[in-house]
Amino acid sequence: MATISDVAKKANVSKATVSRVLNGVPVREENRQKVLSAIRALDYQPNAQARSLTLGRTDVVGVLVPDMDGPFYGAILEGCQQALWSHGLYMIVRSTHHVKGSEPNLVKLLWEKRVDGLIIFTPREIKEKPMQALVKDLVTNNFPLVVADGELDSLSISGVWIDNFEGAYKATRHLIDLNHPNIGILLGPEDSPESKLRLNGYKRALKDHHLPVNPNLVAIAGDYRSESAEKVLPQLVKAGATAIFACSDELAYGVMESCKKQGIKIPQDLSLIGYDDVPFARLLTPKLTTVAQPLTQLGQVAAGKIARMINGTEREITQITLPTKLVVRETSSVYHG
Amino acid sequence: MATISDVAKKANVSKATVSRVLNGVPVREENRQKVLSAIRALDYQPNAQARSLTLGRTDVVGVLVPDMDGPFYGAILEGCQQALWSHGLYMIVRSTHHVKGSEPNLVKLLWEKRVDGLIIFTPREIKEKPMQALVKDLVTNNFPLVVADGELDSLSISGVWIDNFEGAYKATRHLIDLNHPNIGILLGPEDSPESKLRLNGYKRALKDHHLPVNPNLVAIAGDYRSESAEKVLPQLVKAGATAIFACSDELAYGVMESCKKQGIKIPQDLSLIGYDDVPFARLLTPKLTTVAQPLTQLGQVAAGKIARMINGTEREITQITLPTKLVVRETSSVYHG
DNA sequence: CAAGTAACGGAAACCGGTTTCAGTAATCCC
DNA sequence: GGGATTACTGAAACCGGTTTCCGTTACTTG
Repeated sequence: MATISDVAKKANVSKATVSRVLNGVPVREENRQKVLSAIRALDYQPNAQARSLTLGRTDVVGVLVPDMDGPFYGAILEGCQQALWSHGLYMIVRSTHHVKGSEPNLVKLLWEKRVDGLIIFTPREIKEKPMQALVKDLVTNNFPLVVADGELDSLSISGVWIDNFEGAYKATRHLIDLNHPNIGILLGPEDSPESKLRLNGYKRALKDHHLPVNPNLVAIAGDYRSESAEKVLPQLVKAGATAIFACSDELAYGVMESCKKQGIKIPQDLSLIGYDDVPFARLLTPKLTTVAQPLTQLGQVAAGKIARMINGTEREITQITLPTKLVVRETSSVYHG
Repeated sequence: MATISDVAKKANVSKATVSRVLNGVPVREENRQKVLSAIRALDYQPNAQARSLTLGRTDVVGVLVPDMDGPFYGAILEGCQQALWSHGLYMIVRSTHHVKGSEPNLVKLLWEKRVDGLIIFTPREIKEKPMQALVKDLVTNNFPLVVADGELDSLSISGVWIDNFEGAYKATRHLIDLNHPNIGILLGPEDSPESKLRLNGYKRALKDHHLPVNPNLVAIAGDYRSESAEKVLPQLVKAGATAIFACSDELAYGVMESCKKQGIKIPQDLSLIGYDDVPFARLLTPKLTTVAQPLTQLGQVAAGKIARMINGTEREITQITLPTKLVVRETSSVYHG
């Protein structure tokens, strides 16, 4: 493996001149050519590590995600990677694999690897002591840090989110627009951040349209599995739901299956909206109306932000919320008294 | 940010001694303690770049995938990341985004980043000139390289695959065991490597059990979308198929939908097997029998291999094929004359 | 107690780049 | 033709670690 000194020797110039040629600093044309041909002859590649050492940057961004095998973070990482590369940045990825207590360790490891910046997706422990301390440290050293899809509270960190409130609001309002009098919501985990926000969006939509909030129409599945939906569906049916907003496509699917068994026709007897717009949502019969989350865009925006923080274009701390998109398909229709 | 010299000064020892403490080289206990407390006091983190420079390694592995947002590579990368980390290695990921001609560039970029090794998943251009030359270069320099899910032909590279032949064979034999006389196969893209292997597996299973191969029972959807399945299903029905092995779950889903419309009952009138075992396969009604690919394991095995190549434990070039798992659910049942 | 040996630790070289600084050569202008 | 200005270039310092090499000290041992 040739080094810059080899090139210099072969071209009969100093290392400095080679370096200048490499970095586009003006050099006498004759020398430039000598250097370039030496580079070609030796198949020289500059050593990125040596470069990092002097320049004090690695052109690598650390990315922490809870998992990569689920339906979400693949798309997010794809967006990240694209946007980072458009700024000449590489991406080191680590997943916590949902292991409790691993977040601070992984953040520390990435940071020790001297990444130029760090994106943390969906931190679950950002409110806990060790993570708090660590994050505060990074922020005071004004190290480029972006948190995506996390609860920041009073922390002054740059953040990006997909708007859960707005997603739920849109879904609910769509059902209101279709004249539904009794709109139920089927939540996943009881007190996850997104559940709270979606519940608020749902309630707000009802209030804004002067509809009552009926506690019996608020059901909690506890998780996002279709089986859980089947368990709590009776509650909503008993409460007279004419439409249901399920907080994941899988929950919605559970509702569809359960309804099929009980002879409830969708959308004739019951309108249904899912959340996420996973690939199979458009495959179901009837095709599922759902709220699409801009996952790839989330990754892109977070990555773009960190890139600008790294190159110094963006100095203020900002927080961005991305809108969802309601994808109307076949499971939602007008309510006829 | 404190450096090793700062620590040395504070502890009243030389840089060398600090380095020794850091790397576990024996040092007088008294000095060890002085160094350790200096490290703590200054919150010292060794500079990974400087370390890489002298040591000549980065502890980073480059990983190239075609995409991350599809249903496969997320799980694969998760496996990769786990296995790499268990060897203290980090992972830089790049996706080609299926862009034609990008593979050699991306490999070169990763390699210039001085990664310690490279895993290429599903290379599509490995047989083309630029990629060939590049790969040959890497191999002759015996740079740690693992290709996963790619066609190696005569290239002597370490490789890992999921056994497409065996997966198709298993699926077909399962249907044979269920007494099906007319087993059809529904292929995706006409001449993709995996299609060829699966078709071979299918044919071999039939031959091994003394059943004829009927060309009319071999249908080509052209891609893996459910709509395509619906288009070619009539061909298989007309040819008298009593069972169909579809080469993706989405194709299988298309078959299910189409059959529903035509009043063909699954599994009573027609048995069906999918491929991939995507999450919604177990949600369908009836639940889809399918061939599960060990994606996470593929990532783990490839990563384990590269890790051993890097630390010198594994010197020979080896090729590993991973078996699939037939997941029998409800869409396949015994054929009754 | 002197000589030999083992255990430590510091100075300096090195990894492969970038950048400063000063010197040289070329150009300009009168 | 000579002095001032400008354009390049090379030597050397530097980034922050690791490692070699050698001198010092402490410990054995006869």
